[in-house]
Amino acid sequence: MDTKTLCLGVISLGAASGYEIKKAFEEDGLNHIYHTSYGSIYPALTALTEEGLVICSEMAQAKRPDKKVYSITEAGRGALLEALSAPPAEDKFRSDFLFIMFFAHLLPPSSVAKLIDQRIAWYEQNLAKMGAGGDCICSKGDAFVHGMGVAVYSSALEYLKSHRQAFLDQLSGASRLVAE
Amino acid sequence: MDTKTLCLGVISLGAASGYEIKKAFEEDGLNHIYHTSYGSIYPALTALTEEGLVICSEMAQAKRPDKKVYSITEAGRGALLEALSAPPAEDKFRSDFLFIMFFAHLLPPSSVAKLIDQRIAWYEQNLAKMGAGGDCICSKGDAFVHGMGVAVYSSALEYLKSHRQAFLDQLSGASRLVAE
DNA sequence: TTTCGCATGTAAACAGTTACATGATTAC
DNA sequence: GTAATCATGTAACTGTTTACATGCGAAA
Repeated sequence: MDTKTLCLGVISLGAASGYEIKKAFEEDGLNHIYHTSYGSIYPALTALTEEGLVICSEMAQAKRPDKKVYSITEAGRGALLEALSAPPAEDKFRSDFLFIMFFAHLLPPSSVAKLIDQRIAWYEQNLAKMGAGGDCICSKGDAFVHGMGVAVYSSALEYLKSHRQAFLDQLSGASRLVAE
Repeated sequence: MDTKTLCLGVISLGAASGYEIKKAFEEDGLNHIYHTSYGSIYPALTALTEEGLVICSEMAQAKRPDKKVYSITEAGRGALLEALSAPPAEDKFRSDFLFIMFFAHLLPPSSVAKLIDQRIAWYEQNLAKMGAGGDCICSKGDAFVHGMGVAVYSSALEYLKSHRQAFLDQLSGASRLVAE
């Protein structure tokens, strides 16, 4: 998915500015499926406007910088539908954490323990946020995707918690007592 | 992690050619944590050689193209350790599938069903491969990372299986006009 | 006989992130 | 007074993918 389609999708749920689109990929339901930066969003919005897929209404705000709010056009809805109908590309995943774990035998066990603990804390924080934080963007897929995210993060967290000690023991080499 | 570090890591487990490194990121234990292409691997190997982090021994092969086998140097091990010791960057995940599901209300439910079924099949195939196929690269982290991959994929698969029908019902319930 | 696997490499095209540039308001 | 939030945008840099270029051997 290119940034243009990502923006088009968000705008299809309601008029939004570049700034708000970025937030949707940081805070709202989209944060664990894609991410973008201003450097790609703003040029994408310009291109979408030129192609007639969105229209921009400038909004002067008192006590705030001007805001450019983009709304989707009929042509835009068509383009979005077309993009969503294409066979999806494979998921792209890259994890420094997992790569480091793969080579954990090269690091001092204390460092490995610290990394795992940080990761456990990260999952706990994220799950808390996902559970509590309102599913604000309103699309039916939102809950489905959100639920899948929670399921996956939970199992990752469980795995780390339950395998942490055994892994660390194994790395320390010696056959100390293994908790059963 | 840049491609140089990825290559260095693989080579640290045993001498390898560019071709073999690529395979490690496709088939072996690394396939679900990072990926690379020849276009980034070969230049990285050249750079690593110039920096003295690996050494290259050319191997003429009968009935096969020549092979360049790279081995890690002491300096290379140092550089790898340093790279692994840096605080890991956040995981980068991007999923066309999840993005499309987020906007599932725009598509005919039959298309959504097909996508979910394909995804279920994909997880099943991958899990079968991961369960059966030997974890051939031998590092202690291998089993740990592999196990986490299996846990996460399994929960994703379970989620899709158990929520598929309810999601589809929900979609066709409210958007009958879209579905012909 | 066509495709697949082995095997290396380059160049151009494309995409994405980071840093820069600007600046007001509000909350601590 | 300092940081955070709001708000837009460009340019340089970095990194990745794709296509190209080459070519043999083995299996289907």
